[in-house]
Amino acid sequence: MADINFSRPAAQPDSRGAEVSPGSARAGELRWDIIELLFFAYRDFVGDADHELEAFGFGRAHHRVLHFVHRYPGLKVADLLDVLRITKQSLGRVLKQLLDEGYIIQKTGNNDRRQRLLYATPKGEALVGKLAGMQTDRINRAIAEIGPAGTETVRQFLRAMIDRDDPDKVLETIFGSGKPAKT
Amino acid sequence: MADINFSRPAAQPDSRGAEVSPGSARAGELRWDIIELLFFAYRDFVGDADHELEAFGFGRAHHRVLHFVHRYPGLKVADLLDVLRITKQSLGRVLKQLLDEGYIIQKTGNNDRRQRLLYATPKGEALVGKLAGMQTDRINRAIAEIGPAGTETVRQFLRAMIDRDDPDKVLETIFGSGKPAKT
DNA sequence: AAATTTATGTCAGCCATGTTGACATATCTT
DNA sequence: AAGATATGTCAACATGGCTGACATAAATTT
Repeated sequence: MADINFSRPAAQPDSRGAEVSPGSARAGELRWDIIELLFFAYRDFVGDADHELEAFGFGRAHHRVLHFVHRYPGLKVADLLDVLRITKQSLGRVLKQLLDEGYIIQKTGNNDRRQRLLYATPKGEALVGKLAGMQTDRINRAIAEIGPAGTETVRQFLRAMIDRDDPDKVLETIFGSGKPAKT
Repeated sequence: MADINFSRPAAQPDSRGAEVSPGSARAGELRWDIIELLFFAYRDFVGDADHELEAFGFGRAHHRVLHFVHRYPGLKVADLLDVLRITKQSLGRVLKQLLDEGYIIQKTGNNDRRQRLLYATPKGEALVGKLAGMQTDRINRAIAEIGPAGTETVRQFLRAMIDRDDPDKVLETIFGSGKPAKT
């Protein structure tokens, strides 16, 4: 009954003199709250799509590929590898399925015929749009509480959370080509 | 040279009349930008910890367990399962390692001697503190650009992104017991 | 007191998605 | 012609999800 546990987050951040060599933030300054909010927010954010993807026999990996191919039509395989930061073998597996099942098509590059430029098919657009719709609904509900100015603040915060050294082609586009990155 | 691809995100969201049955947000209203920012921000956010965890032979799963046990001392195994939304078999694997290697200890519940209440050891506190330090550094860098008022906006946004139906014990605590949830 | 339910642990095996290493092919560059 | 690059593929392995079955101890119910 008493439920002695769950006595709220530790009042004294590091009772036992632990927390040896903390990143660089000193004890007591740690952003525990935001760390947890990010965990839960992201979990539920991707959870929307995860559920729907099951019905298609796809997973999160397929979603990521389809998303970026849709958003950046003509993306090269090499660029996709950069963005997703996975190996070509991992990508190959999911990409093959998306190709076989007609969600994505490849076109041979005009300049460089070795390249395979990727495009979402109408079928692929439909799926990625449905998933984005669900995620947008969640974002819109959250945005309704903070207004347009707040939305810009959130955008600013999220952009500042992203590593900007060695940006891939997508990040270059997002950040308006601040850095040239590898060609 | 010409690099014909990467011609920026599709100007017309759904050229081919695709996007059948979008979530509920209509085409054109989709929050593509925020969806992508969340992806990249979260990737780099957890990337910090991932890198460090490798040196300990641990993965993201261990981090999550250690984090919540540290933050909510005396957490029951059942509560942890609720929070992480994984099966007890999956939890068992990583929890066993954390116990064996002395990052976490179990204490038998006082009221209910079937329960195993979990606590981080000083060793565990040290690791989780180090990881939180790195993540805090990143958050602080981002916060520096939006100020204290902006930080509150971000907190509000993230909270609103989280599902509030059927909250687990941790979310109950975070949201100040808005809902009683299951006892 | 006996029966049942609950909290936890554990064995065995499957699946998705990440990894490394090796190697093949076509095409572009030198 | 030789070498570098873009892509694909085979094989094997690791992590961390999953299901199903079953065991134990302790609490609760009958």
